[in-house]
Amino acid sequence: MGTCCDMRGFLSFIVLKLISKKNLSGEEIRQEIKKRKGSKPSPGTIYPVLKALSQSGFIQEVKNSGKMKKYRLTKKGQKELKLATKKFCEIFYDMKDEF
Amino acid sequence: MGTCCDMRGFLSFIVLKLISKKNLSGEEIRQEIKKRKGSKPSPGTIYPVLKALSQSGFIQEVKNSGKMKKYRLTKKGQKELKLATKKFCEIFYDMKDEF
DNA sequence: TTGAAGATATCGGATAACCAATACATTTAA
DNA sequence: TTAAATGTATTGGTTATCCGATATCTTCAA
Repeated sequence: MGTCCDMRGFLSFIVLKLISKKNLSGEEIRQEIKKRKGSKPSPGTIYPVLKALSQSGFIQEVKNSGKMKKYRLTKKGQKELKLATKKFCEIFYDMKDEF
Repeated sequence: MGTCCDMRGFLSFIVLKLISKKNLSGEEIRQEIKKRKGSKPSPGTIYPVLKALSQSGFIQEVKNSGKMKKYRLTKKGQKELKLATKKFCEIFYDMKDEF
């Protein structure tokens, strides 16, 4: 197993990516990540990330009737995601054949 | 810029991937990463990673005439890389279109 | 209006990634 | 044989990710 593939450092990246496709709440994000990764990030992990992304102006709360607090990507967040994606692809260049 | 795309946690993964393609020394790995990422991981970063991977039995020193100490992937390392790659792809599922 | 349930938020602490600086080893050139 | 150059290794300290536990807020049903 090893520690080769945990998500340190890429959590915010994934969160941005997920929110870019659909407005999501913290809980929904936790579930989506569980689907992919197997384990659900704890509340103490996900909410600070959302807060930080929010404070950086990358995401923004969106009003809705449901009981969950959803976020959307801001213009600034789009730019950041684009940049991060570019870097991601440069770093993981040779993974493109693996999907 | 943000901290969205640093390499925390994925350094060992990349190192495994690089070595899987070609036997490499620490210095060569540092250079390859610089090419991709922009910044060169410091000695204090890369050598402990190599040591850890070596102690886990994922990589192995390979004798050679040059002045650099090269590593190759072991059978165990191949397995680990395969597993990690699988997980990577599950997690970053939607990045496949970005390359 | 109150209580239960579910989502969100915060806190304290553990771990590991990472760097800068320094020390050690090996090769090659002089 | 020595010295420079280059690669390797270690140490100490910083930072950010992440979890578990606990607390707060919100919604809805009773």
